[in-house]
Amino acid sequence: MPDITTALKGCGECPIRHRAVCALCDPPELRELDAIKFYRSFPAGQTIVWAGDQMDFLASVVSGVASLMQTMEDGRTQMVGLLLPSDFLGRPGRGTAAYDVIATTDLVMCCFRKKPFEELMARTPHLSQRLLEMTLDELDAAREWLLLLGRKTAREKLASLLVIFARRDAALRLTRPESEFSFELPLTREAMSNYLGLTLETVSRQFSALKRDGVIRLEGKRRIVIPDFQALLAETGDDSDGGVPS
Amino acid sequence: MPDITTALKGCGECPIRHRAVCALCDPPELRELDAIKFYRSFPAGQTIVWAGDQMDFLASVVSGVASLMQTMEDGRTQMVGLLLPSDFLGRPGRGTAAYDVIATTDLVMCCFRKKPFEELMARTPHLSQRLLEMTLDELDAAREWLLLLGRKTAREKLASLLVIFARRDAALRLTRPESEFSFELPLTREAMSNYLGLTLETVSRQFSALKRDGVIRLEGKRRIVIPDFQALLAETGDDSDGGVPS
DNA sequence: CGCCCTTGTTGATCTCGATCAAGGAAACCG
DNA sequence: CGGTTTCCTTGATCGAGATCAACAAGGGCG
Repeated sequence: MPDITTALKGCGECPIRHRAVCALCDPPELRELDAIKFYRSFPAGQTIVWAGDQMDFLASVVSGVASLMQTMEDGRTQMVGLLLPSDFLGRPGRGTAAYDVIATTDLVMCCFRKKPFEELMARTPHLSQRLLEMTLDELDAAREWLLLLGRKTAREKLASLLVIFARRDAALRLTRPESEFSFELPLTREAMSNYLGLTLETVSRQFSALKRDGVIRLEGKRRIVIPDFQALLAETGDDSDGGVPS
Repeated sequence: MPDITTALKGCGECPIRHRAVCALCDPPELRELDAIKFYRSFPAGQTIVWAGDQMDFLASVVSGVASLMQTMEDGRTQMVGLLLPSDFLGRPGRGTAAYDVIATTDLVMCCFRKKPFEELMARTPHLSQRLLEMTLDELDAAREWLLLLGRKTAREKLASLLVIFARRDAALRLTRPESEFSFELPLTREAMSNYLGLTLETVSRQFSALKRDGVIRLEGKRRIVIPDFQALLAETGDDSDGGVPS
């Protein structure tokens, strides 16, 4: 609950921080969105919506991490969306959720009721253009993810995920990932295994291997230190120029 | 070259067929798009654009199949986009291609030069809304694909791909996939393996296994007969209600 | 027609990651 | 404070799919 206050403060105080908290609430749509937005927070582990449920709002992640999970009939699960701060949730023009949405950490979202949001969309070309841009970014991210799942080894997969975290973290701090860079892992080993298409045991073993080889250090179980970001990048198997040159 | 003529005829003659050939050329944008559209065709195997190349047009697939390919530094490749008739290629607001685009079969595309298309987008809210819808569909497809790559067995992967083909084929014929349904495979074993994150040997073995078990029959190497569509669906591992109930 | 070249099938073997199993460490709580 | 739970690590073994290799079937073309 204190998180909500923080988020609201962030929204009103500093344009830069604001940009980080709600990717949509930017001029000139800002004023109109303000009228219909509200904040919700969820504790870690809570399911926000179940696949197939009615979903009467759209939202943007303010702080924390949410994930979209897909389940097969025999119970196998795969993460199909990882929503970090500023990412968007929901599909305009659709009434029900296609995937389970889970708060992976404590989570605050900036929500918009579906009806007024869609009316605003119809009146505001800028809004759907912005949404198109964000969706295209998400599609690009999904395509990187396809390569990861289809062709990368377990070690490359984990290194790639750590790079994603490092870049997001650096973006929030308005720096670049530098030598001796450290951050908090926002996911459990199990959640990471669901992202990577592995078992949690394999994820754990790859952590140990990267640690053994000096690519990372662990402070406790959740804080990661990256002594040399380039060395980590080299472990991803990606083309040297691949991805966003964040 | 005769293909172009066919496509142009299709565009002018029958609204239903037209919808199938170019998903964008629909009223009321139709007239304005008509002015800037042109057709290009490519022989099977030809690379249309290389990743990183300048890309000064956007396009919609009229007939044939194109694929987006991503390559790792050591040569491993993964298909990250499969463009069937009516699918869209290109990203408004970006100058260079992010992936190799390859004509997997003989291909006809309806192209729009980037500049005029983007000007039209700015003037025509409907157009970016339509594009948003198509991009969201593609994102949903990518998320199904993530589940496939991350968690499905080789057999389930192949069955899932065959279902995708069957549904697309049925949609073009304006029927549903019924018992004793047959169609032409638009991809080589190698292209399928690049879609599925497998080797071509494994794909071939799974074809043999599905054939042995009576789930499919092969007429030659390219024509597939599905005696019982439900039986094929059961092999995908998906929730019974999963995906589009096409 | 015979040759090459692409595409697909099948077999033998190997390996990476899954599975099964045990135990450790930190947080939570009565 | 001990007991439970959650999260993580490590070991032993197994198996699905990769890899290496040989061959078959067309199809285009001189």
